[in-house]
Amino acid sequence: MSSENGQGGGGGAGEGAPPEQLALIRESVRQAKAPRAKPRTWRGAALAEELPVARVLVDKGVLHLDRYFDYAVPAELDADAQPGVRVRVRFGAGRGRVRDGRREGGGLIDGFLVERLAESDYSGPLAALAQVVSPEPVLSPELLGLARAVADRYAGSVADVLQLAVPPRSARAEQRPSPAPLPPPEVPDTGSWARYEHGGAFLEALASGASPRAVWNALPGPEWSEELARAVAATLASGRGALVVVPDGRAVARVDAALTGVLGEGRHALLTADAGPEKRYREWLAVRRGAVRAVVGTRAAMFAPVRDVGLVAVWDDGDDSHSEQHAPQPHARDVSLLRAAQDKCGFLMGGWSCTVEGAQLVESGWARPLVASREQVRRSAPLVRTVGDQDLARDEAARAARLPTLAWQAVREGLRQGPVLVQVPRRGYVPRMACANCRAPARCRQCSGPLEARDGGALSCGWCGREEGAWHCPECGGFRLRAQVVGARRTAEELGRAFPAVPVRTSVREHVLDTVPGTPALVVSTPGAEPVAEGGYAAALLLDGWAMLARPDLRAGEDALRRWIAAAALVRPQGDGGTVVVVAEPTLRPVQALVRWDPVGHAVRELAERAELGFPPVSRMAAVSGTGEAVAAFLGTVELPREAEVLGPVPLPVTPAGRPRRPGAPPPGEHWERALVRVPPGKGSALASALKSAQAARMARGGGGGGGGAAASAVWVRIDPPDIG
DNA sequence: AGCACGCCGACT
DNA sequence: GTCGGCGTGCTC
Repeated sequence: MSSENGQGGGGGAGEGAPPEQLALIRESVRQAKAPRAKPRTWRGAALAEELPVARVLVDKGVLHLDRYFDYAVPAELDADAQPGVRVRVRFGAGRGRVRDGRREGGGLIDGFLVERLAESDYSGPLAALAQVVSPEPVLSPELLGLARAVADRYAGSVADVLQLAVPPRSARAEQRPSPAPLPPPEVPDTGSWARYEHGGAFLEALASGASPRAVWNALPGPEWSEELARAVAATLASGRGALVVVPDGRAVARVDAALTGVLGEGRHALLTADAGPEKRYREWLAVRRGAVRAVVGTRAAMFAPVRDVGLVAVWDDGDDSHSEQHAPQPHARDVSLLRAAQDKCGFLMGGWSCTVEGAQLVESGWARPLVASREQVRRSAPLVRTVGDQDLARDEAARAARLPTLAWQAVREGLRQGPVLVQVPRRGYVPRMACANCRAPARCRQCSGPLEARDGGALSCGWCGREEGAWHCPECGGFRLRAQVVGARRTAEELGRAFPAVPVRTSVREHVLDTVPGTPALVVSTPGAEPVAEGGYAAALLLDGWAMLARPDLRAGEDALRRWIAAAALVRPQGDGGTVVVVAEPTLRPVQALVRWDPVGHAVRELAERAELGFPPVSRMAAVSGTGEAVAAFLGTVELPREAEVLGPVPLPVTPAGRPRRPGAPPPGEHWERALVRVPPGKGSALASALKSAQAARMARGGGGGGGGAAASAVWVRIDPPDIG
C-alpha cells in the first residue's frame, strides 16, 4: 500500500496487487458488502479500547447526508465521547490527503454522537473524532427518535429537525449547575375541571400515572390557563413530567402565572424564543437534566427534553404560530401527536374553538372528547346576535354610518357596563370568488380547488390550473360570481368619533395590549391581539365578517370562527349581560356555529365535508415548487405511491422586489410554479418518503442547494402546505 | 458545497 | 509520456 491512505483501504484483499487493479478490487469489495472493518488508527493515534467506533449524525441539513457516519474514537476522547454529546468531525470529499501521518479530509463540522459501537459496517478506514465539544449529552435516544419521526413525517432531514430541537450551546449556561429536583407535588383538586363532563376523571387518570388522550373544548373565559396548570400538576403528582405548548408569549405568561399559582415557584421552566440564547439554553438544560419536570413554551418547546413525559398539551392548535417557519416546517400539533405516540404519554389538545384535526382525532377514536354540557356552555357564553345583508339593506342608518343599528345599540349598552371590544380584520386578505346569489365558494369541477379570477377576468382553478368557462353554482344554480371585498378598519375610527366621551385603545400585532381595566372604553383590536379585560368585556363587536370568510383558503370558515370565538370568549357570560354582535350573514355555517356556540359541531361538519372532497387533513397533501422545468423534472423522477394524484402545476404569484420572501416562495422576479400532490388517508408516510428520496437523489446530483442555494433545478417540498386555497 | 478522481485531447 | 481541462460522484 502506498502512503496515500495511511493504513490501507478495504482490508487485506488488495495487498500487493498492481495499482490499476486496486480500484477494481475496492469496487467489488464494496459491492460484495465487505467484511466488517475493525477501526484502524491513523499512524500513531491510539484508539479507545472499548467500543472504539462512534456513530455520528453530521449537522448538515442536506437530505443526501441524512444518515450516520462512523468515526474512530481516539483514546484521549474515550471518556467524554458518550452517546448524545456534541462533537466536531472532519467531513469532506474524496480520499483526502495525508500529512504528518494524519489524514485531512474536508473542514471541521459539528455533529452529534449517536452511539458507541465495537465495530463499524463501513468498509473503508475511519477518520477519528476531532473533538468532543462538551460532555453534556444533549441528544437523548428519545429526542433522536422524535426528530427522526418528525423528519420522516415532513420529508426533511434529522439534522434540520435537531436544529429546531436542540438550542445552540452556551458554555456558561452549561457550567452552571441546575437546581436540585423537587419531589412530586400533591395531587391538585379538580377546580374548574368540574365544569366538564369527564374533567375530574381526566385529572385523576393523569395523577394515577395513566395516559389519557383528549381533545378539549374549553369553555369561554379566563379559566383555561389554570385548567392547563392543574393537568400539569396532576401529571407531576404521578412522578412524571409535563409539557404545554401555546401559540405566543402572552399565552406563555398566562400559563406561567397559573402554574406558579397551582405549583408554587421553581417547578416549571419557560421555553420561549424571546429569552436570550444563554437563558434559553440554561432553562432547556434544567429540563434535560431532570431538575425541572414541567415546561410551558411556544412552538420550539414541542421538542423540550422533558424526562419521563406523562403529558403533552397543546393550546389553540388552530393558531398558525404553531407552524414552524424553518425546514421542514413541522406543526406543534403533529409533533405532539408523534411524541404522544412514541412516549405513550397523555395528550391534551384544547382551545375555545375546535380544529378539523381535533375533530378527526376524536372521530378516529384516538382521543376522547373533553367537553362541557350544553347547559354549562350556555351559562358561560355571551349572547351572540348577527347582522346580515338583509338587515343592512333595510337599515338606512347603517348605510349612512357603515354600521348597523344593532351594533350601535350593543356598543352603547355595553359602554354603560364596562369595556367594549371591537374586532377588525387585518388588511391583506385575498378575495375569493363566490356565488353572487347564495355565496357558496366557487370550486373547480375537476378537483374541487378554489376558482380564482385571472388578470384578464378568466376563471381558473388555483390548484390544478384548469380553466372554467361556464361556471354555475352547484348549490343554487346561480351563474354570477362576485369577488368578496375586504372592509376597512375605518369603521372603528368612526365608532371612536361617535363616542367621544369614551377612551379608545387599540391593540394590533405591532403593539399588543395585554390587559385593559374593567372601566368603560372602546378597545379596537385585530384578531389575535385582543387584550383581556378585567372582569370580561361587556360587549364585543365583530366587524367585517366577510373579510375573514372571503379568504381563498380551505380554513377560512374554521379560522373565522376561531377568531370570533377567541374575541367572544373574553366577553362576560350572557347572564351578566355579555353581548356579541357579529356582522356576517346569519345563514353561513361558521356564523351559525358562533351563535349556537358550537365549535365542535362545526369542526365535525367540516371534517365530513373534507373527507368527501378529498381535502386535508383527511387526505394528505404536499406542495412541490420551483421553476417550471425543475418542478416538471422532479415530478418526472419521483416514484409516487400508486394512489397519489398530482394537481397542477400552476404558476405562483411573483414575489414583489424588496418584500421578505417566505420559505418556498420564488425569489423576487422569478417565475415559479407549484404542484400539489394528494394521497388518500394512510398513505401520508409513503408520500413523504417518496418525496424525500427523490429530493435526496436530485441534491446528490448537484441539482442545487434546496435550502438556500436556489439553483435553477432545485425544488421546494412542503408537506401539509398551509395555503392551499 | 467542496474536492478528488478519471477520461480525453494537446503538447513536449 | 505527461499535463491539465472539466464532468461526475462522494463525503465515515
